[in-house]
Amino acid sequence: MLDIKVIREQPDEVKRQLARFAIDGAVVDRVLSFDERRRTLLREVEELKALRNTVSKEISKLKDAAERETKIAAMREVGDRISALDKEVALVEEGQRAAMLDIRNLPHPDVPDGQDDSENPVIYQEGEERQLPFPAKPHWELAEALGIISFTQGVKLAGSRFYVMHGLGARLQRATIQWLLDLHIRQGYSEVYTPFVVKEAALWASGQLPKFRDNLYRDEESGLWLVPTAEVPVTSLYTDELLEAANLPIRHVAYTPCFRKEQLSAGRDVRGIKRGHQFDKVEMYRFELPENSYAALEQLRRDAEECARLLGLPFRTKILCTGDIGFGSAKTYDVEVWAPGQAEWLEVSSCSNVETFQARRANLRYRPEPGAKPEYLHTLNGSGLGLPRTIIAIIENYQQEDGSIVVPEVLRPYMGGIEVMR
RNA sequence: GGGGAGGUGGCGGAGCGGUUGAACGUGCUCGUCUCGAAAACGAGUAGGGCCUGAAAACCCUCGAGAGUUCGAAUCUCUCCCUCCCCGCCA
Repeated sequence: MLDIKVIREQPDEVKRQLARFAIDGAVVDRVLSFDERRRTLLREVEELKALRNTVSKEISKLKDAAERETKIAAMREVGDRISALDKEVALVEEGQRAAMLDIRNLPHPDVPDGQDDSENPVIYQEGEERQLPFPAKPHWELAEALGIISFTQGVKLAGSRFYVMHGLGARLQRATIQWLLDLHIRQGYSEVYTPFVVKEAALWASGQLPKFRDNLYRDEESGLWLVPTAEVPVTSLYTDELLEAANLPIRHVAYTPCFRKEQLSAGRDVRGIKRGHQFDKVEMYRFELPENSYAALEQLRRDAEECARLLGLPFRTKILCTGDIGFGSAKTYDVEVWAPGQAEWLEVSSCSNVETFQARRANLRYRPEPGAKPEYLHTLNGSGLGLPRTIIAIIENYQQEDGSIVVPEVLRPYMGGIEVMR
């Protein structure tokens, strides 16, 4: 959510920024007209309330019964007027909030213009689009041949876009999760284990709602939603708290499964494990002082890149253009790893600084110094990493001509010393 | 699932229809005292809104929402949450 003061004071600048996303500036005008109406009503109703408060005090001291009655009668009318106005204020506030929730975050100056993901500039690369010395196979062929992933069983149990991992496949994933968590803990993140279902408020707070309603699973009976990413529960960890600057930054790493309906990408990436309804992810999340948040974004990105580097996977990092950057983000880097089997770059991490966007929605504040007024803090999130695509890249990069798969060195201690999956 | 208790400021804890945004204690900040500290003493110490150059004033907030009333932390209703006892399941 944007700062209403910014919208109020620099509406043209906000419109100019939104225009980069081909968003009509009329939304800004709508917010402003709600805001003006709201303030007009507020002035009126508050004046009446002040009147009622003072007269009510007088009434309590009045001895004269007749005079008392007159004042009570007068206040009865004032009271009616107040409750009518209060209702109107509530309506206007609701309208304003809804309009505000619909406005995406403004981009950082670094964000380039672009139509879609094809226009995201690569800003860093390590390794290349390597060719294997033999015909590379896609991961689904390798995994099925090795018996470590069953797609048919996934369909049997839960339908398309589900799969079952067996034996060394399941173990490889578990080892990778464990290794990633340990790595991020060494990088200074503290581990959290959260519920995998959350109340609706958490989804508004992180910005999933209202935009991605159709992509989320929900239990009607309890009103709880399955998390689409650990970012959702972690964002709301400190909701409504007032954090002390001395305790910041707070950096968390969380492993969770993620659940997404993927209705918008029906028919896309249907083969293999690239895009499932359920997948695992290790997520980094940072609560930072505003003045540090862009340095933190660079650090976050490096922390994500380190995962790929240590796994021995070729990777590159892009900065997302206006056509691809997420709704809540001011600036995002994507880290992609090379998958020779499918000959494509796979997004394994997306690192974003959402500045105060989530903090406003979640009411995440801190006190800059003792006695100072509370401020919204900046939050950042980045995958480290998404499991399926990491597994794909491992399988396809480490495949051998005979169909066996070498276990990346860093994972071997987590795999009971196994060096080759065959 | 049955029965009981309760949700008030950073924390503890009063208040149970009017001058209480909230006694008292405690924590914290500043000051006095001190060589320094402790103790003692004094002052200050919620968040939001609105307005504003800034402030004051004003409005709202005592789990959430609705209601009664001239007036509600205090009364009524609904919901949420916490704790204790019994039962049940693991």
